[in-house]
Amino acid sequence: MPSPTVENYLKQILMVTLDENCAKVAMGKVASELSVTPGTATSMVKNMERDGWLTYYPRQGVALTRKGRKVAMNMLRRHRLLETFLVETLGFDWSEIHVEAEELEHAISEKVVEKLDLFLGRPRYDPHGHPIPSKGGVIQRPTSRTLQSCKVGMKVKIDSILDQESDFLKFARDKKLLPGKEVVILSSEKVADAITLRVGRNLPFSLGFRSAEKILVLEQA
Amino acid sequence: MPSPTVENYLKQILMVTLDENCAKVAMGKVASELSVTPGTATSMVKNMERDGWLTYYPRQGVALTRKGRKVAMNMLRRHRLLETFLVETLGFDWSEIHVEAEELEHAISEKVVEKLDLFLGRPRYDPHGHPIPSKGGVIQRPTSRTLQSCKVGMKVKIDSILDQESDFLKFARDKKLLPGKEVVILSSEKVADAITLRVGRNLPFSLGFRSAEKILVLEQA
DNA sequence: AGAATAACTTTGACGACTCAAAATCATATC
DNA sequence: GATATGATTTTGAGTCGTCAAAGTTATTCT
Repeated sequence: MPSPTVENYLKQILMVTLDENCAKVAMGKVASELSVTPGTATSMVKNMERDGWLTYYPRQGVALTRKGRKVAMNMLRRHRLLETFLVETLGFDWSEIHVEAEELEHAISEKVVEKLDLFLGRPRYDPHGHPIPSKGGVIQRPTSRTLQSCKVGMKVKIDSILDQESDFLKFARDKKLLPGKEVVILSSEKVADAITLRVGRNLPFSLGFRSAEKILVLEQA
Repeated sequence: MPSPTVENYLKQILMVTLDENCAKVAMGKVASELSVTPGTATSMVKNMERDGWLTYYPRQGVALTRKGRKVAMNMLRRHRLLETFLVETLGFDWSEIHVEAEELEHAISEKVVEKLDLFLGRPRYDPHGHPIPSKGGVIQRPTSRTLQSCKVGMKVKIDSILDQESDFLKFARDKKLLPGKEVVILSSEKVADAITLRVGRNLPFSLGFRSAEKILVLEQA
């Protein structure tokens, strides 16, 4: 069984793998992600290879083994379920939950995870909009949803624009709102009927809900 | 700030102190309580003295300092709140919660403890009937309550018998149901309108709710 | 290419916690 | 009071995760 530290390494490596969408994770990344010195990361990673959690390609990086990936997925599941619980049930704010979940995810037993999942109604997404891996460690394939349905803080990738009107398309092109682009949701106010977002590194701008409905996006990881 | 290990030592020492009702806890007790070898306990305890958690009287035992007691009380609070949560909210059974809470109590932050307390409606007793220490680390002074109000598994001490009818008193004497005696609640069925209990090491017997109301008991610890 | 720089690895050390086994002390027994 | 018994402490060693700093190797830039 992995120690809490190993669990952390695994989860963090998985998260980088997912959002860089690339097999090997560089050692520098591992170190910074876990806030340890590069030397620590190297020695830790060697032990983890010895224990079969990952494969280590010296001077290139690491990749999770199946065994490691399974545990990592499970950690992600725990983390996201806990975040959901903290927000939905205990009424925490959005911004404070990450650190809390980070601690709890190592202490919670499998049994409690399941009961919690049940209690929460088997949610598919956490409060940030990230998909919650299933018990088996399978992550929901990111399905497209409308931009309008996204929650604040989500990072999504444009899948397609439904509207065919050239005015709208021109506007979209102006704003670089094109398939494949990464978008961050900065705000989403029901009362104001508008969402503010930023495409890549460009200037943020707003869109009415009506328009936001016409844009399909994919979850990021 | 205490490490999880120190927290465990503190909590365990407090619990022994409470239920033996004596100032110093013997090293052997400390070791067995924490499932470590005596040597380990000794060296740990020395470090804890260095850090001001307790005072160590060589070859006699240890006693918590005010600082140590405060932390220990807080651990007890966490533990009991978590047990309550596991039973009330997640629907765990009675028998499985201890181990779970034991892990979680170290991972849960003060903020979460407070939210949880609120969510649970600031309960005063945990599912075993043990009082939950307050935020400030004060434990409810055991107040007398009726035997009828006790939960299954509780260990209480008879305070007094309200009924003065000699028939009932004779029965009580027969069963050794006398002030000062220790009693364990074996079952308490609303539908059957009866509770079963055992006095000391005697044979268990049952009492109707009507009769149980006449018996005042004190919480143990 | 050659030099500067960035990324990574090695080395030696440390703190926290633990064990096993030997040494010491305290107590109960005869 | 001497001795056996049991409780406690000491000693020496090991694991895990960490750091700082020195040593390598790759990469990038003239």
